[in-house]
Amino acid sequence: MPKAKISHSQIIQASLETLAKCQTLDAFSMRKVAATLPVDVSTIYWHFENKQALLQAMADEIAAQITFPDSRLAWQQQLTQLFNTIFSVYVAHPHAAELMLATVPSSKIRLSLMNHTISILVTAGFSEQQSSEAMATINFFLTGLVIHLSREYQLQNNVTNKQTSYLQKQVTKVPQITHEEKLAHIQNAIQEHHSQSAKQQFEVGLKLIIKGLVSDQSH
Amino acid sequence: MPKAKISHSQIIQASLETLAKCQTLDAFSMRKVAATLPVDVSTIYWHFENKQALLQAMADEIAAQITFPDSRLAWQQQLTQLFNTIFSVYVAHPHAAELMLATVPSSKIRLSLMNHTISILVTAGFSEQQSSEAMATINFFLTGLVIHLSREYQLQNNVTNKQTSYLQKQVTKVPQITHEEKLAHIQNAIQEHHSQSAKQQFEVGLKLIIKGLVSDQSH
DNA sequence: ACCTGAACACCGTTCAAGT
DNA sequence: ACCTGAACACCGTTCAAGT
Repeated sequence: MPKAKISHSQIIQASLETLAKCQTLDAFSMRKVAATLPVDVSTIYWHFENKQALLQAMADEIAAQITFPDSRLAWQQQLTQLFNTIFSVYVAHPHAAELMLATVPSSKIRLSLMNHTISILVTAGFSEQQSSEAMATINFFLTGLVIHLSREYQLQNNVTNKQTSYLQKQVTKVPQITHEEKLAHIQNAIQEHHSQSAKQQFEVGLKLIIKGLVSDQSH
Repeated sequence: MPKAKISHSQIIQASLETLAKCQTLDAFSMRKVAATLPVDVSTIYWHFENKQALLQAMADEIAAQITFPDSRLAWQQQLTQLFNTIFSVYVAHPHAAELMLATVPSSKIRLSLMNHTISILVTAGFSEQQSSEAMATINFFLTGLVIHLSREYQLQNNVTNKQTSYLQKQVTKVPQITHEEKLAHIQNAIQEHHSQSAKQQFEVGLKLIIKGLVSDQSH
């Protein structure tokens, strides 16, 4: 039994580092991962069935960093703490939200996390149905927001990359058209957007959904 | 001035038809579009700067089908009507939600739509900030939900395609692991999920967010 | 058991050259 | 003004062959 040149987890680590250097999830490739390792691309296919399998493993690795909230807190605070953790884990790993969206939550780790989120709400007195729907709503919102944020960041810290320069041109068009068409609300939104941190934006959205839940509870 | 073989809009139409036949947005390619047209791939690059530009045009074409709600209705009903329309337009066009996410809302049509959504809330008495945040929250939720739905549909109506078969295997894992790990809430969620239509799921989530807004308003 | 190299069927994009 | 063909630099994936 000869010693393996690389392990399962070494590939995952290299993959996450490679992804971090990519401008988009699309730009992430098996060949780029292999280039950072002392093996050929084809070797990765001995360790992982295909690219999707590697993506699933990467998503699980990231999800593993999410810790459960303190169960002694009130449900609102438990939810806030949990999603704050998820938020910071997603922000710490470039394209983490895209990865979660591109991937099926079929692992023990991800399903347990979802189950725990629902259980916080059920323990608070919500029905199973309400709880799972609220979990999905918050998840979709969070994922959408983080993807949006990472795009913005990407476009601002752009090194005049050929691929993203067209997208940058599109972003420049926004205030221009907004002005031409006199879309006053969008103008306001752009202003406020700049005066608020990503974390604040997230918190406001989360509070909105929690308020909806509270309102349901009191009826 | 020789007559053009194809027009701008013919390419967009062909693109939307091509996209409809693709299992994923990833599978959509310039070469596949060209294959359905009497021109070479390279010709598309005379009409569109690049693939991203074509995607933007496709997104705008879809967005153009979204009609504004009746302004005589109460704000809650206006929102519900508007997002119901968006929901059905997204569902009618395969991968529409992915397209919106992959694309910058930089066109007059998309920015006007966003502006109008905010204006409904501002007219109802919400602050500019609250209104634009609520708009973003609902948008993220809707996009996330529709993407989720189209994946599910895609996996169910799968013709044992090589590419999606791995994903299907992942989906099969979900109830299995859920059972092994005794994740009772996820089990419940799966059950309820099947008993509810996509539209119902969407409506429940939207109502939750609207309730959060109402609760804000009354304070 | 683990790895390589070459091959296959795809991509997006460019550009000289045609009409 | 509009289109073509060939080329370039990429992809994911497979598989006989090596150790």
